[in-house]
Amino acid sequence: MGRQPCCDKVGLKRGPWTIEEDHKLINFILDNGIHCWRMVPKLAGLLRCGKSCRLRWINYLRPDLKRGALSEMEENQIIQLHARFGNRWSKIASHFPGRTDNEIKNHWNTRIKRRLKLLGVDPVTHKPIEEKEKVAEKTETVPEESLEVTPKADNHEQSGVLETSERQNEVEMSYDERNDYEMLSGSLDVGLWINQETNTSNSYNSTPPFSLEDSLNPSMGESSSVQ
DNA sequence: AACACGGGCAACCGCGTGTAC
DNA sequence: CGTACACGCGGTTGCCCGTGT
Repeated sequence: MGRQPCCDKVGLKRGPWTIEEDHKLINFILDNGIHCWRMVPKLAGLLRCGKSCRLRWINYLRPDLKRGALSEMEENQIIQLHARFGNRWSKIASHFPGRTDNEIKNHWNTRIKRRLKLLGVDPVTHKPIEEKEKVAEKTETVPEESLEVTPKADNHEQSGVLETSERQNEVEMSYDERNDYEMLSGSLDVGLWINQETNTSNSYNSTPPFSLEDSLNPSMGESSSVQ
């Protein structure tokens, strides 16, 4: 069927925002609030599509944004949340007031991934890389494709909702529940042993943001729910 | 000094979801 | 109930800038 573009792009400006445009958008939103993003550019006198305005506001102009680099503690929390939620950046970002999903996603892709690899942790599964290889060996009778992440798992239950790490978790669980438990425990430990590695203190050593019990509870919301 | 390269980040694109009609 | 629309999300792209050669 196809979907109409969010706006006709003819005559609309793209690319980096100018200070002038920023001011127009800020002033308009502060004066009028946000009711319909589609109307914002028209009413604010901007040659941008509503989507672009929304993105600019959320990721850059919002007054409550916390600028500056993420702390190591925040990084560790991101790692733990990623182990739990996978690539659901908005969900992860909701735990960091003043941070945007885009910012966290970028930070993950550019820094944390590399850091985890250096530490020998698979950034997708959050398992130590050697252990992952062992599991692969142990289950060599299982067709390899069933172990791989399948982004286009069309027939997979809840396809399109679960992201890669969660899909993979589910696939693994289906052939070996014990692996899953080990994996889950491993995921939860990652943040902690990274802290040890880097000699930093972390409040989660004493008060983790979620418990193993929570993670094992299938009724627990986000990761298993479909909206 | 000039160039190549890689990292970081802002912005765009396309799809999924919710909802009004 | 089906359709169209607006919004939100995640993946990807492209530009800018710092660093290495």
